[in-house]
Amino acid sequence: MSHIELDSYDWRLLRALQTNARLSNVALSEQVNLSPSQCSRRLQRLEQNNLIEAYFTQLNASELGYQITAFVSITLDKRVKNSDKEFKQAIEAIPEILECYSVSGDADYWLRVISENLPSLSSFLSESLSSLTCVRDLTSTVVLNRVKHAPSIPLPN
Amino acid sequence: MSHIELDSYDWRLLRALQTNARLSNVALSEQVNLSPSQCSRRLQRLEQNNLIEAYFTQLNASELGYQITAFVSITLDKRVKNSDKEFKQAIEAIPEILECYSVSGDADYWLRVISENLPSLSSFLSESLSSLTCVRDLTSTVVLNRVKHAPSIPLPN
DNA sequence: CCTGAAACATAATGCAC
DNA sequence: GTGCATTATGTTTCAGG
Repeated sequence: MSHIELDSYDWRLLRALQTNARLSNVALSEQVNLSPSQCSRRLQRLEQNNLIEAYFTQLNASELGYQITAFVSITLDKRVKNSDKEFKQAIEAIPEILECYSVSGDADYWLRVISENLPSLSSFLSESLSSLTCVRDLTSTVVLNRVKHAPSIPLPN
Repeated sequence: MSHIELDSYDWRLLRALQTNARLSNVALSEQVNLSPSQCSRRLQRLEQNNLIEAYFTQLNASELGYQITAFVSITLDKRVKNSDKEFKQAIEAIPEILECYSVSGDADYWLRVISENLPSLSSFLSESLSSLTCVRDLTSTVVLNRVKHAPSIPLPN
C-alpha cells in the first residue's frame, strides 16, 4: 500500500468524484482546472494506488419497496462453538443486511438492515436473526428520518 | 413520484450499476444483454423516475488518514429551546459526521463519524459534540472491523 | 420496444516541451 | 508533469423492423 503524494488537483478530483462518480473527464477537467487528458491520467493513478475503493450507485430504497431502515445490535452466545464464524456466514447470506461491523462496547456486532415495512422487519428479526443459535441477544433501533448522509470524507484543499 | 413498471432488464441495469457506477453503456449492454443504445435510454428513464439517488465514489478512508469509524448515539436536552434545530445545524457543519439519523428508542440521534485515530476521536467527541448545549448524553461505539458492506439493496430478477 | 448504423463526444496515449 | 494531437472507445439519435 504505497503512499503517494497527493496535490491540490488530486484532492479536487477526489472531491468531485465523491459526489458524482459518473463525471466524465471533460466534466472533471472543468471542475478541477486541468485538461481532460490529465484528469484521465491522474484518475488512473489514484485508482492504481488504491485510494478509490468503489464507485457505487445509491438507489432510492423506498421507491424500490424498502420503507424501513433499522440498526440492530447483536450479542453472540460465546458458549456456542464457532459462533463468530457461524454468524459471519449467516450475515453474508442475508441480502437485507447491508452493513455489518464488529464493535466495541456491550454488543458484538452492529448491523444496518432494510425491510419493506414494520411487520416485515419484525418477522425478519425473529426469523432470520434471533433464530440463529449463535445469537444471544438483539436490540433493534428503527430509523425515523435521515438527517444527513454525506458519502464524502473530508479532504484537504 | 410516479411509480413506473420495471422489467427484468431494468433490474439487471440497476444491479450492475450498484456495484460499479462508472460502467459505460457498452459494458452495461454486455452484462444486461441489450444494445448500448437501449441501456442509455433505460438508464435515462430510471434517473428521471428518481430510482437513482446518487453515484458516489467510496474513497479509502484509512489511506486518506481516517483510521477510525465510530457510531455515536445522542440524546438531546429537551429543556433547551429549539434543541433539534440547533443540533441539525451543528451536524451539517461538521464534516467528520458522515451520517446522522433520528431514531426510535432510548437515543434521539445516531451518527456515523470518522476520525484519524482514537485520541482525535476522543477530543472530537468532547469538543465538537458534548460541548453542544443541546446535547444531554452521548454514547460512542468504535468499529473494530467491517464485516460486510453491501451498498446494494436486494433487487428482483 | 428493440437493433444497428451514423454522427458526435469522450477517453487514452505518444510526443514535444 | 503538462498540453496538444491522434487514434481508439463510447454515446446518442434516428431510420427501420
